[in-house]
Amino acid sequence: MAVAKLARTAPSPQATCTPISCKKCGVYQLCVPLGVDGTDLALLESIVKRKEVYKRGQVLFRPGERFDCIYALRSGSVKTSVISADGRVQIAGFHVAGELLGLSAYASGQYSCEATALETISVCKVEVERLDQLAKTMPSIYFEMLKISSEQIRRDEELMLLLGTRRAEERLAEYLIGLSRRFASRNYSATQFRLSMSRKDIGSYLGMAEETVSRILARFQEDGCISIAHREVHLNDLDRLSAIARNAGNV
Amino acid sequence: MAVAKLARTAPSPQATCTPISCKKCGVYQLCVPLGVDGTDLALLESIVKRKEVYKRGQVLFRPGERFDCIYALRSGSVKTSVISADGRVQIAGFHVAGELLGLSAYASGQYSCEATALETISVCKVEVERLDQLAKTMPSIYFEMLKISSEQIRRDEELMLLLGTRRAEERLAEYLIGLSRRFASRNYSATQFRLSMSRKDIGSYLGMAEETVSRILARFQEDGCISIAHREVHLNDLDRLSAIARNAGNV
DNA sequence: CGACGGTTTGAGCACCTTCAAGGAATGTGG
DNA sequence: CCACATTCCTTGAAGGTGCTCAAACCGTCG
Repeated sequence: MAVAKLARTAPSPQATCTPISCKKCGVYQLCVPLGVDGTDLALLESIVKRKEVYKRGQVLFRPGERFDCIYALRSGSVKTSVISADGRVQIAGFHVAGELLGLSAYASGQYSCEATALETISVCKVEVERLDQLAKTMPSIYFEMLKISSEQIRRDEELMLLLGTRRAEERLAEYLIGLSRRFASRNYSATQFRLSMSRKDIGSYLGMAEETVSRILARFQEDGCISIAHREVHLNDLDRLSAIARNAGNV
Repeated sequence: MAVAKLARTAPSPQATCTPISCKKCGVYQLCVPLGVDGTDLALLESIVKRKEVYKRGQVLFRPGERFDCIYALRSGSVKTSVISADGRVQIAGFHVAGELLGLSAYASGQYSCEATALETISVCKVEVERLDQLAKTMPSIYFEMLKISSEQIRRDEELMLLLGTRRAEERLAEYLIGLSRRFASRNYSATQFRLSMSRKDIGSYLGMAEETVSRILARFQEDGCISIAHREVHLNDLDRLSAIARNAGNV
């Protein structure tokens, strides 16, 4: 498989890579299961615009804008947020390299949420129009996107469970564990990483005030299960964190 | 279009109707945009199992079960819930006639949530395997399902916004308004309807205790903006409810 | 260096939960 | 059809979690 070969030539996170070949790019997630061969590969590359870079705070898309591109995140992290009529903000998701953004716009043709870079990021933009055209000859593209969407729904269900049934302390413990798993699955350290979100964003994501985030992180540190300075976290005791998340006060 | 014609022959909610033709059935939502003609129609009917009936409290599918069918709800209502490891339950959604259930299982091949009938319901079961086969000759099926999924994601984002940023009173007002809109869009009364969920389920859906639901509903009634007896609700003042949902105490 | 955003910490209080108990409605079995 | 069991709903009282407001600290960036 051409793609696999290409992937092998550029597997490291830092290396430059074509949109299709890079394992850390969401387009890979979309294309590899299709079993693309040499010809198709050229096709696929034709729909992927050259990568773009956004700086911290820049917005990829806003609610109401015409849905013209799907964004495949190659590096860095992005938050997506929904905003109510009266201006309250809920962070709906937090995305890292290898994930696709903008899919929820398919139904209405407009983006429903806002996507903001949390640090300098690099994305591949995939034009929906050309993707739709391509899908005529390669229908399985929609199937792969359907699977990705369905995965998103599953994650959303999890977040709802978190927001609806857990106390602040449990939510935050769960959040840290989730980050840990996510980093681990991408071959980064599971116990030491950098929070790219501010306390305020974490609070918004988890449905609590930023002060509460601060206080609970401090409490975790007193307990010894984490060490935290600025945005650098070290998880000292994952079991204990899990126990807290499960509301089992002591291990 | 054959489908449209069929639909016209059986438009009333009470009339018996084929799975494909019935406007109140989710399969319709899936098939009509495909522009199915006579031949395709036969194809489509071939994948839809004869309707099944579930009674109140019966479970359509559970987390972990093999994903073999998509359920199109023809009548009645269904709740979907997710359950955490320690047994806490979050109602993730509430579905009425015309909606599809089970799509979030596509990614993993297993259902991720539990679907329970809230009253006697009638569903069409669509076998995934046969749907996948059919999609080979009619690829747009996946596109339509992708759109439906993306709509689901949008709704989930809304619920997260509700759970994360609103106070109990606002959430409940929003919930009633949402129900009202949903009924209105299906040509039922927008101001008078029956709650098919228990107070407990509503509470779980909105992330609050059932007692809180009771108390706030009573407060709404005192204020005069709703009348409620048992599960029969009448919305007397939708504007006022909207104002409450927006945290604008007085109209 | 000064300004600014992000973070921490404190105090008081509001909202909502928990626990408890009684009443209404629904369903079940005799 | 009635008696009983069960679930659902309501209401009260007490207490805690987490919010708001406020102020100070820190790190970063121009």
